[in-house]
Amino acid sequence: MNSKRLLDKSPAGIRVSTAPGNAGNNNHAAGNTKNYVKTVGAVDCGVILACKNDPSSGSFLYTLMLDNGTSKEYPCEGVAQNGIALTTSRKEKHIDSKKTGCDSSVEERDTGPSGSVQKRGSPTYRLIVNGRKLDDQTHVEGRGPGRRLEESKRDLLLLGPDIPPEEQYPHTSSHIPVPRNRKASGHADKEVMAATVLSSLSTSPMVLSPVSGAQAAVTEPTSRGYKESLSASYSSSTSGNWSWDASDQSVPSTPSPPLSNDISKSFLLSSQGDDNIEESETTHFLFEDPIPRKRKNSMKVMFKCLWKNCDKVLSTSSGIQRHIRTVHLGRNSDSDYSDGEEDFYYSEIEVNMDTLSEGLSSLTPTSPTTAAPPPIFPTVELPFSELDYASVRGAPCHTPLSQSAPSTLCHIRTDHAYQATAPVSIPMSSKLIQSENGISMSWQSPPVIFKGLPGPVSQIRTVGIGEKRQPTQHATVTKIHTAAAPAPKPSTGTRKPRGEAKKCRKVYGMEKKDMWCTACRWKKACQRFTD
DNA sequence: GCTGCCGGGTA
DNA sequence: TACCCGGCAGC
Repeated sequence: MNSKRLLDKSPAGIRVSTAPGNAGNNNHAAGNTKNYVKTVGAVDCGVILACKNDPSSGSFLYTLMLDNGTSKEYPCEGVAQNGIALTTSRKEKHIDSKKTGCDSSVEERDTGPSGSVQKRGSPTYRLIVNGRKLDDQTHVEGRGPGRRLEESKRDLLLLGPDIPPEEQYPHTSSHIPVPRNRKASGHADKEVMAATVLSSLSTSPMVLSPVSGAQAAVTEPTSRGYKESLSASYSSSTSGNWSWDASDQSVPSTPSPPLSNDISKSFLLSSQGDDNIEESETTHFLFEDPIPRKRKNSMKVMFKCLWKNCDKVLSTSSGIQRHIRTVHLGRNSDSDYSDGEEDFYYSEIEVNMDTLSEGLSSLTPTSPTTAAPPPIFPTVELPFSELDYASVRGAPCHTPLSQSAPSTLCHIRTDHAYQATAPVSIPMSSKLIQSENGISMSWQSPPVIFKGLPGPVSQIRTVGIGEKRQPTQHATVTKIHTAAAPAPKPSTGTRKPRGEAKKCRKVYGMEKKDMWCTACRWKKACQRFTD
């Protein structure tokens, strides 16, 4: 299916973006999926001043204050017919904090049954972002420090389910100043604006003023941290989806912004996916109801390519866009030009990093006798995967130490770790990798354990990941297994052949079992008389 | 059947 | 992590 930008309308009137060959398949890792709908084309941008019901046409008329200072009326038939704009869905009681500014900014749309309808290029549909846009938030809070919190709350609830639209919108008809010199394009500008809006929202006197000084004191550093996080994740998409980008210097495994307060926590996290959590947390953000955070930092938003037969998952939106642009759309990878087409072909998924880590830990050897390369996710590409991390693979054995030394430094005995002898740990130097992208990453290589052998010293063998005891009788196997390769589970055929040496049982007999080596007593591979 | 030891369970 | 043991597989 080559048609692009498919925008299906569900029976409920919900527009969803559809990926080629993958329509409706939104069940991904954690089940939380966002599709991206990009609003393109010229749209009038401004602030809703009023919404009234036009009895003659049966539709709604929105009065919009445009950026140029003029006001305009727009019919909103489609929305009204679909009942979306004035829907009583709980979800629309609050401002969707993910909504961004004007123009061609990427707008994230829920594909769930309570999502909003939006038609590209239609100013009508620009109006129905829950009746408001992010601009509204700006102006709401921009109405001065004297504005009381309750008042703002009331404004935010103007779209409440029980209030007839005729009664809702006139409340909003008070003048809301609109910045007039706003640039109509430019991703960075929009992001700056979004960041400014969001950060100012969290620091707004409107939010802070009526509360106690203690709370204000708490909020202040929080907002500062939030600003920092905003700037740190500045490259994230304007849809509000926080993502870890290559330019983001934060630690990949802990992508969560530095949050210490529920306000900013819920605010940021609400942009990450799960609708229910988003709703509740956004609500709590608005009403400053400190609740225990529901989402753990381990949840990471990934971006999954929805192209047919392509399950590529990247950690950054830019990465997935680049992937789609180059691989599927056949565009020049060097070009930064993006018309937003890629946005339709990927979706956001949440990945529990804990689970991922568990999977990793099962992939990496847990035995202290094995040195492991840094973990590399088997199926998920972290940002550094976009770098040249081929050089990373196997790096532990290519440290300066090991380069200058014979490879035996990477060779380890694979005897069962039941030796009584104290092992000698030689931690390998931590590696600092500076990528061309400016990302530096380091890890501490697991120590290589050398053991004194009480018994006859046998050959030194090496072992790879998952390869605990290969039935190899000859020399060494290189330690540098490709770390990304899934650990080959040793089958029953890889069982170590029975050693020919006498074992403790045979030497000491059952009568002197206390003289056995511990491993023999535990029915483990004998350490004393190794082959 | 004996033996070595892997894999899993328990504290 | 130490300890223990069921059970598999080689001999």
